[in-house]
Amino acid sequence: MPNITGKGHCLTCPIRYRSIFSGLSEEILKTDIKDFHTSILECKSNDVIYQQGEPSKYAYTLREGLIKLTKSLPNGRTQIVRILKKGDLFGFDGFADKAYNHTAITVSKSEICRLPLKDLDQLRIKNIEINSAMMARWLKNIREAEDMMLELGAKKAPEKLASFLLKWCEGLDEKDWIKLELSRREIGDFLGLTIETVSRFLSEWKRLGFLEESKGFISIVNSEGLRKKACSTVS
Amino acid sequence: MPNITGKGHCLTCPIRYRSIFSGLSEEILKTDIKDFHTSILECKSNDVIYQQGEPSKYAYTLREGLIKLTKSLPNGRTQIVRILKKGDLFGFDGFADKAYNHTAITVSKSEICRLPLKDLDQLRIKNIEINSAMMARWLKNIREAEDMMLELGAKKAPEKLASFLLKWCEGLDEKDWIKLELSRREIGDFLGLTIETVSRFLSEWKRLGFLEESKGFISIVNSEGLRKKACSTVS
DNA sequence: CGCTCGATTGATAGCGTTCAAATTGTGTGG
DNA sequence: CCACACAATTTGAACGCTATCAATCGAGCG
Repeated sequence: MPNITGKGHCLTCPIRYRSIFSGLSEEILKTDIKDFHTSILECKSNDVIYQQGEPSKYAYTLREGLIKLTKSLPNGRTQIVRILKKGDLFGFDGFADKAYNHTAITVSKSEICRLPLKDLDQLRIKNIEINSAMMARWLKNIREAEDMMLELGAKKAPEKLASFLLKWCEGLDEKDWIKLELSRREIGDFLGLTIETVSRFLSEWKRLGFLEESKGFISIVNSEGLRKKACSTVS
Repeated sequence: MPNITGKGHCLTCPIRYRSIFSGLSEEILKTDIKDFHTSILECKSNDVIYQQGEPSKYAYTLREGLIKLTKSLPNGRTQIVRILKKGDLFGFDGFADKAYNHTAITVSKSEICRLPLKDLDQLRIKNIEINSAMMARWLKNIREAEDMMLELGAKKAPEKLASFLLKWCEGLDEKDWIKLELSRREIGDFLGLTIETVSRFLSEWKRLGFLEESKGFISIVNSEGLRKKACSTVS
């Protein structure tokens, strides 16, 4: 269960410059957003923020932590449809008068800003910067979803896993370490694979010296080797 | 190669009420859209409208026909990421200052309205209805992409194919016939399967009397049977 | 220390691909 | 309208990848 710990203030928000409000002047933050009924949610790992099918009354911005958006089949098989990082906006299905189309669950301890969609919609209508900022995010979501469909539909297991790792470590130098926040099951649910398949290839690549892992952190030692497995143009 | 056959007029557009302009009054159509540099493209089957990676200068509305949006791996494996029907808007990556993220190809003889993104963007900024109409479409695109990721990542071959068929025939009564515009290869590229796998299950279900096919048209005879294969809550 | 849960590893099975050949369907020109 | 060529689909057989089932290992924790 998430804990509501306060109202939150855009002016002092730690991730304001990553949020949809990053383009707004302080004047507007002081006037237009003053009356927002925002709340800050403190969540531990595995908290459910909302469930697929619930009426969508709030949008959310992730301030800290990691969140997975999932969909499930009646038989329990689960697909992670998106992984959210700091600054990401989610839960906006209500803008189209729809219930949430997926379930949102924290992957780690997280801090979330909750915005009533009604408030955000008013702001959207009167403020073109907000409008454009949200639009840019949705278009990015669509592009990333398209990329993901290629991963899921056209790639084989090792290709999926290798491109996932390269993306996860994007921007890092070889030998840098980064926390692999996801469990084997979550990686599998994201890539459409089983725990065992994920584990097998990770083990193999550790044996081959492509990759190191320790205490939940990973480091890509030989990114060229992984890239050959990945079957893609990810640089 | 698409053929440019004219400028097109919103007031007389055959699919205006399915387009993003459906909410606009005739006044606005007469004033704001008057200066749009629209073009009508007449395409035969398999025409390429744009290619992934090209700068995105135009958005398009499909007036008639069918279009597939595809992405490919370096080795040639292809994924269809979206199938467009009459009234659908596509090619808007340029709104986010991005190149096209996929390739758009006609599946059948089609008629397309081409709009310069610059024009559309101006209209978006000054007209909240257009803005909202486009937003609603993008949000729908995101939801459908999420649904598709579940199909691709969590379902087995017969489940994918059965839900595809049910969706294709949505709204029809049993015994109604509908054109199955896609080839076996295209169905496969959409569902992440091979031609042969698609063909095998279709044959099996025809043998079992779930389905009939003739001259490119299909009819679901036993939708309950298919639904059991589909492993989903599609009604 | 022993419990629990996640990860690893092995063995096996089966699903879907691949390769190949046969068949059907479609469009073209005579 | 038919004959032909070519493309799409179907069908068969065999392989290989990934899932499944099962056992073991290891880390974290009370």
